[in-house]
Amino acid sequence: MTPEDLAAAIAQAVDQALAAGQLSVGLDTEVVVERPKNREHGDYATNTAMRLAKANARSPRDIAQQLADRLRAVDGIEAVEIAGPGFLNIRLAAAAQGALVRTIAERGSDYGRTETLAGQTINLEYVSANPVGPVHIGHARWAAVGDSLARLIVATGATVVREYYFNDAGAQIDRFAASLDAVARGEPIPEDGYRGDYIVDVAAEVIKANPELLDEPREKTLEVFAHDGIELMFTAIRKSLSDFGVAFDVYFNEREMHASGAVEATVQKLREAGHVYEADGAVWLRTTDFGDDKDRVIVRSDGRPTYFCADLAYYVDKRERGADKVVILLGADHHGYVGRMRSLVSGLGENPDETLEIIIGQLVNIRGGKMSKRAGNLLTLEELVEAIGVDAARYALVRSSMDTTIDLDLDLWASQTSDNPVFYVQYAHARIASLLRNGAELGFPLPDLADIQLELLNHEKESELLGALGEFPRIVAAAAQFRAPHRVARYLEELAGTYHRFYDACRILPHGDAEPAPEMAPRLWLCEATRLVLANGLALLGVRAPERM
RNA sequence: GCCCCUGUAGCUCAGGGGAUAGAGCGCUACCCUCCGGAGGUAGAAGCGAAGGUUCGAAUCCUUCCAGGGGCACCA
Repeated sequence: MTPEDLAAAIAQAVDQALAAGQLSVGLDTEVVVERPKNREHGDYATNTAMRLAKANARSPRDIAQQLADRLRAVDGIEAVEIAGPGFLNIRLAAAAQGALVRTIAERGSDYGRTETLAGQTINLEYVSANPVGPVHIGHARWAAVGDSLARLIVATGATVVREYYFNDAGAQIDRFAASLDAVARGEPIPEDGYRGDYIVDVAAEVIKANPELLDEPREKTLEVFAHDGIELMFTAIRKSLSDFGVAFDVYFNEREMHASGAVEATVQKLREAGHVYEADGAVWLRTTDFGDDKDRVIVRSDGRPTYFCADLAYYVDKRERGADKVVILLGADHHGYVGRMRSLVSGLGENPDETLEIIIGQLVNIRGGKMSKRAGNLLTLEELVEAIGVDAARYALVRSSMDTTIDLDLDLWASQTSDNPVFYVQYAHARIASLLRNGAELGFPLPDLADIQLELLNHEKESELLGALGEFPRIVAAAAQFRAPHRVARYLEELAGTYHRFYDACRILPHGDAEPAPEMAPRLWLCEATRLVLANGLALLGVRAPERM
């Protein structure tokens, strides 16, 4: 019996009580089933009776009593107790608990998937680093979190389009080209230009491909530097991300959008909606009508649209391509953008509460290692991966809530010890894989599921492990719904600990030549079920689940 | 000045209204005739402050204090 099955049974008990006239008002929300922290409170607990108390004007314990009587009759429920202010503490029969192993084994890599968000199409944009420099640590967090979030959303039944906005228009491109041009000519880089070793490398490559370039008029060289430089940067960016295990479904070109007239069309739409006025030679949108603190320019006095005008056109494009919801991951340094963008969307006559979700994440600081002491240049994604590896990097970046600023300790994440959380989780997986290999070699492969007696899994540590495994689908669903991949990481760490405690207390393979005890066959399957959940969870984070390490 | 995020154990962090607030590291004391000790057991130690809402608040609201980030006809 899974927690979901139990929740359904409780809901049914409520319905029966309603039908029997014991209750006059039902539940207005889903049944809440939780694992009590204290084992004496049973395998599961529900606050259903307390939630029903007020609307029915009855005492919670009184309602709990009636629900308990009905639940005791449910197959698989061994005991129901009323405790505290009106909790129902429920204990499952060992066989009902053990049956979870069969569920997990049968679903395999699908265990954890739900249909929670089925039917939705979500456009998820993240990273979108400008092609004027390498992917650095500031982007890496969104690469790790965004990719994991995409996997989570897929696991809850929704359709995801992973999107990268390739920002190849605007003033930063001009500054980038000017910087390359200056370096190539041996001139000082302009005040507002880009510095860094990569500028020198890119300039050299462009010159290599166009040996005569510097003989051309400056107008022409800037054009070539812009075009070829962006091309080179973009290739490098895609390679860094791909080496990091992150790929996108759509790489969207800003330049093409301008060329297609989509930006113009969006301005026209806003004009028709009546929120536009002209002042100081520029075109303004009256975003103050939608709660912004001041109006915003959408077309500059020189006739070029501003970046958020383009961003709005981009939003429209995503919606027209079928996105029910446009989700964008941004760093905290962009938080001022949220209100503006919401106002712009409102200006189009859409409801940003329903169609736009901008997730603001806090930034990443580096500690430890030699990288943190370097002046000037930011740590690049490539350097991060070189320092601690892809698994540790992804795990470290995805393990904290996005609301928390991360202080990344490179020495810790590079270490191959249990201090390092990613090793703790991967180790548990490798340990189980090794155990199953040993078992097969000793003549104890995983037996046929139909032949094992799952009710023998009645040891306290087995019960705790089963309980933890049963939580997985709800953890995944909540992580997707709250856009909080770190919950999966934290869960895996707990699961690894729960497994180690079980392992410490319960013998799985026989000693030497001894005959296997009857509970060993189901235990092997319990191990396999745990391994599957660890592997499925790590996959959602984009981290490998090693067979040995 | 205005806006956003954060403040939980010595350190790094979980905890999205429920029972006695958790984990890892560090510290103290333990467990190897035993399937991977990269493990486990036990212990000391905490919600920034003050109000409020609620049967019940680390969680929601208000104020204050402290730290971080932001407030362009740049992106």
